[in-house]
Amino acid sequence: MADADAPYHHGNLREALLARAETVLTASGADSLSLRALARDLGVSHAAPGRHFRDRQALLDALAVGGFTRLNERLRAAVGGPGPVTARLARMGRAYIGFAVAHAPLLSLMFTAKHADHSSAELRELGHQSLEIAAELIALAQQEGVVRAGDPARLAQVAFSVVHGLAALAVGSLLEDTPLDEATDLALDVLLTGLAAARPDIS
Amino acid sequence: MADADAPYHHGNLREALLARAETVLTASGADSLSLRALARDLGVSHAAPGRHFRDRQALLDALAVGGFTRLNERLRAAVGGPGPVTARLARMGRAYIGFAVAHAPLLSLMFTAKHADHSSAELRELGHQSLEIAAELIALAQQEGVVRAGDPARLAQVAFSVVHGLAALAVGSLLEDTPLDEATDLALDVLLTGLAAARPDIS
DNA sequence: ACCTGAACACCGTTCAAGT
DNA sequence: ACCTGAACACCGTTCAAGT
Repeated sequence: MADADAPYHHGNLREALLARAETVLTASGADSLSLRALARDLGVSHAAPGRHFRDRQALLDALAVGGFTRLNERLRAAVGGPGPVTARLARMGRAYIGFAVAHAPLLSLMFTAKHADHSSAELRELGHQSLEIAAELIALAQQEGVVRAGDPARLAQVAFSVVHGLAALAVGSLLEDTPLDEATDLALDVLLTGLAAARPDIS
Repeated sequence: MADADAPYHHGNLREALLARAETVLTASGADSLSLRALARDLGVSHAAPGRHFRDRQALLDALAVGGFTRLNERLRAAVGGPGPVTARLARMGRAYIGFAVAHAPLLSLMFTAKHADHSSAELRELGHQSLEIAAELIALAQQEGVVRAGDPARLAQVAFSVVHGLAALAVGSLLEDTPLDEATDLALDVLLTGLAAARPDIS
């Protein structure tokens, strides 16, 4: 992994640390992510990471920011395609679940807002963007009459809850022998049906 | 915190460790849970915890088992009350969300199944019980005609996804200024509407 | 500007030894 | 049976010093 001639003293140590960190994160989870091991892997002194990240949490936050950025790109690509709004909503849900199960440790980093102080403002902003992407599509669906009236932002929270929760069940091995695809189809069916119209009777 | 006369050498060290660990977990999260600090707090040698928990993860797993046990008690109490099935379903959802946001670090311990080997079989079984509680109530609701046909276990997965996901959004500060109560009401409305009947048109 | 080496104060885990 | 003390191999973080 280490290479004595690698140009880490030339300014790209930060990116190299992030890349290696993401590999370790995906393979072994956040708990086994050590700055000293990262430095060792990159052939650099154990104090070098401290020049680019204030502390371990700052490195984790940077990974989470990258995760949200990529997630939002994928969500935008999913909603941007052709087809009726309901199909685009379903596609967005599937994109979210696909990303979440493929990058489970990254997602848990993205959603556990540690020490609300410094960089977590950026994280909350990026998370808010995810919800906004859904809210915009829901607003469009309302115009077309396929989604009930109501604040699109709040309806987006519900839609997000379904897909985020289902991904969590899948990652936690709580889906038993149900194939994720089938669970996803059912969840999206229930969600879109529930979004279509307000219930006639109140519980 | 330490007491030289405390009877920890009398057999209750395991329980004392778990109790203290849960306090620290709730206050500061799993990351700042150290066996050595626990031992210090209880006035015992740093190697003593090793007599009761094979390693740190075993202590975390034991906390998660306790969490699921209490969660399932609360879910059973919520579904057991009076009223129409839809009201009981809504009560169960609210009970889940209440527990989840009140014990966020514990919940993340419960759902992140580390090393699937030893004690996580018990964890998966307890998680499965949570879903079964919901599935039974959904089966009853089907008999009463207020929930669509389909495998109750799979419909329970969807119901769980909604409440688990909403709790995650709340804990992650992604609900912005939406009061959790209102988000919960809307989520349960969408869920129960979507569960009520299959959609006429397919997306 | 960027990195190193030593230092400090922590960790988890193991294991002989005590009672 | 249960706990201790020392030991080992790790950590994150800081800081003077090097280039």
